[in-house]
Amino acid sequence: MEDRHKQIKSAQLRSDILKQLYFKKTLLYSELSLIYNKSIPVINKIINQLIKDGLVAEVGYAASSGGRRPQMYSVKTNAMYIMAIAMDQFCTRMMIVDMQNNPVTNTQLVELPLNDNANALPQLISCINSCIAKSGINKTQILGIGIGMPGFVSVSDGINYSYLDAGDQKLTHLIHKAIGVPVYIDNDSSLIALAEQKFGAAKLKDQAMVINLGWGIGLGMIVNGEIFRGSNGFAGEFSHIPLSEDGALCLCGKQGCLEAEASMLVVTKKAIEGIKQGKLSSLQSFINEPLERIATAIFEAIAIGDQYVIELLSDAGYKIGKALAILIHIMNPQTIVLSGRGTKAGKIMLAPIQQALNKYCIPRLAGNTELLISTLGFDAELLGAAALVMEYLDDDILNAHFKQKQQPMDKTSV
Amino acid sequence: MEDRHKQIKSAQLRSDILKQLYFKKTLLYSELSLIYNKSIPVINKIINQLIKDGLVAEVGYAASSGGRRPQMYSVKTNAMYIMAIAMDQFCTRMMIVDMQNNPVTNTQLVELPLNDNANALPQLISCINSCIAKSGINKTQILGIGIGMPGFVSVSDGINYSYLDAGDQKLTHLIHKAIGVPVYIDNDSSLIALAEQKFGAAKLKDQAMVINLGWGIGLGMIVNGEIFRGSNGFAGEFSHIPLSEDGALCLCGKQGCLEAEASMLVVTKKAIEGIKQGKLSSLQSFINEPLERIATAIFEAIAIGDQYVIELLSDAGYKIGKALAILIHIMNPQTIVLSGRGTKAGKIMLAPIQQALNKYCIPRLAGNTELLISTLGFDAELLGAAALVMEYLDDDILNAHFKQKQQPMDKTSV
DNA sequence: AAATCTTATTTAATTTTTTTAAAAAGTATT
DNA sequence: AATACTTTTTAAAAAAATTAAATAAGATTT
Repeated sequence: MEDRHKQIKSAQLRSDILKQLYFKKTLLYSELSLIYNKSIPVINKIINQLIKDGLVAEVGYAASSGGRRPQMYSVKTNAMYIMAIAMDQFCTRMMIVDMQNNPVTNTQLVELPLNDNANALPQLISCINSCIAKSGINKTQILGIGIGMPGFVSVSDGINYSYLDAGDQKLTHLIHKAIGVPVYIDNDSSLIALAEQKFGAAKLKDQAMVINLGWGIGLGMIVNGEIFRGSNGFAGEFSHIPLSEDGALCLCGKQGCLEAEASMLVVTKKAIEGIKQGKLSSLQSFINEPLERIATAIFEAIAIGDQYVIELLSDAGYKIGKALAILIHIMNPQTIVLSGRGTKAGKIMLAPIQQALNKYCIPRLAGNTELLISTLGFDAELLGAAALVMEYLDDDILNAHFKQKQQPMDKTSV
Repeated sequence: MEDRHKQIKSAQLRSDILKQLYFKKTLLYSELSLIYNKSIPVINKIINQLIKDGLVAEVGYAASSGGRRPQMYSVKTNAMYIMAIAMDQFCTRMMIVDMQNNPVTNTQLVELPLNDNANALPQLISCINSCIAKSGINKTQILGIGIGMPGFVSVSDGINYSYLDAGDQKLTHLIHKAIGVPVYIDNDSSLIALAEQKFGAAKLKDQAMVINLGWGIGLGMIVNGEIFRGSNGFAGEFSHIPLSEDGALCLCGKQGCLEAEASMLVVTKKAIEGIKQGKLSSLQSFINEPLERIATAIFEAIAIGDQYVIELLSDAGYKIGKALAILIHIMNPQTIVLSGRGTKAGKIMLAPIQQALNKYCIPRLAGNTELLISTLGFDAELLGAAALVMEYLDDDILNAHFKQKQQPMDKTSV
């Protein structure tokens, strides 16, 4: 039971206001005053302190309806930097962003298979190091490294139970020690959900389910305005719910999992098989290429309206829709967002998903849930990884970087 | 997004401390100080005020490991009363309890079918009135009426969209006006979950799923230590998730709903049918009785180990287990509690449910979830209804009943 | 049983925090 | 340019909470 009633003291509002500015881009005194239920002078004091520390800047004036125009405040772009990393089963992307989420490096793409790869962790570490080196940014200027990864990730423990085994250490600690910058990890789908909630299609939504259409089918849950992780951090294991009694065999060992029936990986494999058996498709020339290429080819096929690919995706969509019907019955979300690298495929799936919802959902529930397409697409996970670092920001971390200048004593003697 | 950061001022702690005392039975200064992060003098002040108002009493001393023994405090038993009402499709139970949940009336049982019964609402109101009259308690002494009912209930709107149509008024307002006492309604399964969380098997659990084994199969969700209701108040519609493609036809019009395969109602009907076709069972002599009697007979059959009944329940249990596997994958709960009037049947179902979980759940998830039997049983909904009233208690309501005595002014002139 | 040690509660004083009020600064309208 | 209005800053006042000290009362030791 959540019994501990914490009281936010304004002295501990510094980091919170900074977060607020990061997520909302720009804010006024009056808005901050409303958000925190504090009087303007209290906000004024903190903002002035943040400006003195070089963290926040005035960025012009907002409109006024007659009267002095209010100052807008933002985090200073180059006050600090964040490293964002998005991993999937085969590939890892990373970049460094400033305090307004502008990339300050290119997105580095590394082939880094996670499965049965004892070398994955050292490889990841060396990539991070070289990316930072190339950027020319001092490590002390980096607030943290946020990493999204597939698998059973416990955020609170800093451990991934599926990949990147760190022995008896915490994965976060190990990388932190190796790089010298704090590390935060999370499940890829949760980060996509975080990104959609903060910057994307689920913005300002309190109850949203974000489907990560990647090689698998992930689920990131926004519950009561926050990422929901369940009691062990494993909530949202959507892809392995038992859907059909005698379905395809899944990698997890069970039968009839959603993932085994409708994931991008399965669609891709079906496409290859179908083409080999004579189906006509624009994919034909790609069937011997690596998966990563085929995925791109599928998106291109969608763009030109390839009938066979659309047929396969529709079929997958209908199955996802049936699973979403279950999800809606349990969670009664306001919004479902189709996101992740497969966002483009999601557009094709919208209709069959809606069809399945109509069939399998009680109308009162289906009617109350909107089905949206990500506005962030493939970038969602990276944005989420950056947001993760900011989510964890607190006054201790902030003070470690920006010591509040000691006020000169008024009393002449101690 | 939950942005409003509320600060608890000690002046507004009165009702909260009273709630705390109601739910925890008895507390010490030191415990309250920890719960609210307030110093002892602050707690001391509020408790003294509550004692002066006649709401709280000292109830002896706790043990000490050397030193003065601390005072224990409780809500005064007869400070106020709560009316608790539990409705199901066919029957309604009601009672009045004091501030320590002791019944001060017998449990009144009324036959009150909800389906196609335009008279249900007036009937309910007259029952409530006569129950209060019989109790001899003054209406001003009743803090509120908590009602659990099946159907699509919106707690925040005070409306039941399935039964007890109140026209263009809110159901809660209508009853409030008719009786003259504030009314709070909730879904039956949510109230059972509330009861289990506050007083039962899910006590102190932050993530718990409570299955309401009634005539249907309900779900009350405890998420992050609080009852979860989703965006429209309809979360936990567990009984109508699509389980099998070609299952039995459900009352909701769809096929293969969990409820249509495994609810008590279905088990009962199957039992009647089976016996008619020659199955041997202790139920034989009951098959022409009303449902309410048959339910009792089934519980008796369980007690004497009736093989046919146990077989039917095992079968239902396995199906419930499969549905629970889905729930565990999505929510990753710490605890699942089988509760409601069918708690006794739940005991028989434990084994087949666990079996289904082992088959359909990823081991890491199933292994982290404990499966428990309610400790409250048939009383859960009534207890939850009472708890609901207390959950809604705030300083405004409290002050309406117990005006804080005006402190005599120190200044002689204004 | 007296002395000593612990722990609890109450009271008073101090400190911290927050708000209110007033002044100053800046815009828009007339 | 004068007026009306809004925002920001500063200063003063009020409110709230904590600390510290004093008192109370039970437990332990001698």
